Amino acid sequence: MTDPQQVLADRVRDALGAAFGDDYADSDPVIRPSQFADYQSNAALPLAKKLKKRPRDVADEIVARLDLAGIADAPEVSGPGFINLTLSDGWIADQATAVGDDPRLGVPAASDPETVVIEYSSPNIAKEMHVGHLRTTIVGDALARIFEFAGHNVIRDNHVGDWGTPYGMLIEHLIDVGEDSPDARLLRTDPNTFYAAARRKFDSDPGFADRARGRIVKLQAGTDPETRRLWEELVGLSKAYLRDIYGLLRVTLTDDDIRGESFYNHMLADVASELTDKGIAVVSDGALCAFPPGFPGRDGNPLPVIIRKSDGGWNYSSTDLATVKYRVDKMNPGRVLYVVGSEQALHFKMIFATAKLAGWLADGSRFEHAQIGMVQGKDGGRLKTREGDTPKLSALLSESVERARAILDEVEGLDAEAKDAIAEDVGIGALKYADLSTARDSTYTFDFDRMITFKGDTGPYLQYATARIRSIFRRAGIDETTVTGPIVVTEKAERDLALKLLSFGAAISGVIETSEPHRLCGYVFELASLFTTFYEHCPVLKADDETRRSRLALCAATLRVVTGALGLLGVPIPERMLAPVPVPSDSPVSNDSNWPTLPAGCTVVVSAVR
RNA sequence: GCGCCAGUAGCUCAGUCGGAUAGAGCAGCUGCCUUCUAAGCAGCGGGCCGCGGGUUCGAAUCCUGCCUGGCGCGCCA
Repeated sequence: MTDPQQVLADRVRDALGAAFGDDYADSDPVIRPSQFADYQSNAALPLAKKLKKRPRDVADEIVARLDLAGIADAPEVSGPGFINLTLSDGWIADQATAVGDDPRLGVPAASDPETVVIEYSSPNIAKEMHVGHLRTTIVGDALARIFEFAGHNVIRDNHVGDWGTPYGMLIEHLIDVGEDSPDARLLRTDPNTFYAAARRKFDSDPGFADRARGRIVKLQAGTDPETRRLWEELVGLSKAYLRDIYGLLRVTLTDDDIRGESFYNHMLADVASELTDKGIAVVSDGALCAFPPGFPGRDGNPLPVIIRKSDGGWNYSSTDLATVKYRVDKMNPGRVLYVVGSEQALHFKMIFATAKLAGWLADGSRFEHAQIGMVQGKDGGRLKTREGDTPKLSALLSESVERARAILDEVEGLDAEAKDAIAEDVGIGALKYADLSTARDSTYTFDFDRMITFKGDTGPYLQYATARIRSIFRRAGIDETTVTGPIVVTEKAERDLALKLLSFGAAISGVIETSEPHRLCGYVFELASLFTTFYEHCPVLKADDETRRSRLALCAATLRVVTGALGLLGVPIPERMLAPVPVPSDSPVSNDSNWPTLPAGCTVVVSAVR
């Protein structure tokens, strides 16, 4: 156990028990980071009322029983009853040494490992992905990696949309234009244009719309081999596209993780009859519906979960219900995370409520909607597509890499090939970190300039920090993987850095509790910032032998934690980066001019995030 | 109309079941490259935490009313 907050909490809890009896031995020691010490305990203030004593007296009694031998200096009571806790330099140094030498970097493996199903990415594969899919893909992938590292059995689940009305449109349109027509070839070169044409017809031609809906019913019924053949053709193309995008993004999803809506088709009839038999589903306006209590609609009447449409077709509620049942029956999950857009919050609440009525949700299993916030335009409004000018995700990725490459042009000392490789890591890393570092459920303003800047709290800053550490070892001719402690702390910068190394595990468990990867981003940015401060103030290679050894060990431990954290976030890490040559301030050339940008007024659709 | 979420520095955002003087990054201003990578570091300026009530030793945080914005509300996902 290296997390200072935990270690101190245990000690203070012991003191509480010793001072006030067993009733208080498990009360919250309220350890928090402090601006006046390393940590502080705020336990005395709320306890004072219960004990009918003055807060300062309570604090004094806690301090009197508080055994911090070997861990911290003498605690001090200050203010109305805060207990300031300052860790000893020796303890910090020893613990930091242990973190650096530990293959798990001080992160304990879960004591209660469980199966965690993580549904993420889940694009509608009738069309190409867009920026809205980027967030759920990247956040979900980071969660999958982090849960796995924490010792859980992660099942990645890419719940792609391959079974809904859009496929009816595509198949019908494909039949209209002819499989060997030039239009059909668009499916390989420019699928969005093909989709847009089908969509236009669907919206403007009621006859076509009816045929498309009829086509999807035919597909779902499974009675028409020709429909099935065309569908498989289309899905095959989509899967190839997904492989390319996931590869570019360095996302861990594979074909094996795809369990799209079609996967549950064979269960839908049984789900419908089971819900009917249990009296949960009834026919209303021709559709089979469940009405879980607590969800009034516009008119005050209960809102339906439509299980089967009046035309006999199935929809997303049908498949989502079947999916719940399938996961419970086949996977026995302790937890299921739906990394899906927040606009579907009501839908999932109603699905979970219906599943609960059906008795499918075991008491222990937690089904959670890990909401992903909307993507907005700079004007604050919801982004709508204007026909044709939706920037493709692939274009977004290449622009990010191009921007990184443009900055690397300013760098001396690397050949073009090396720059190309680094630009890919930097461009993709910048994009991913930008999506990961803000709270996943906050509304997000799409702004390329901010997303692909390389200053401050960004992916490239963190990558750069690792490159600088590696550079030290390269200069010294030392293999950093062989460096071990002991670490000794003398300077403040060393102490601050070593102390931060100890809470990697706390950052991880914070992500596990909340399914919010941005907490890990915050931690690793703080760690990297403390490293650069140390780097500026504490020479490593020129220090005397003993200090040099300690500082090399501190560098190695930091490198392991930062690269470990970035790995868990899915941010790629180049081995080397060099700084751009500074441009004199009187030069007419600016470092950030002449970059390619999206066409002005370009808008994107995010309505179908799933 | 009802429901959910949000409103924190000029901009983009953090803020760990209520805790001391509200934090970062960007942008602005000052310094720092014959010394391990300046995509960096050190520093400065910048806030009635949407508004009004309430709860209490203590509120950005909890409750309540209002204002503003986003999203959702029967056969799309």
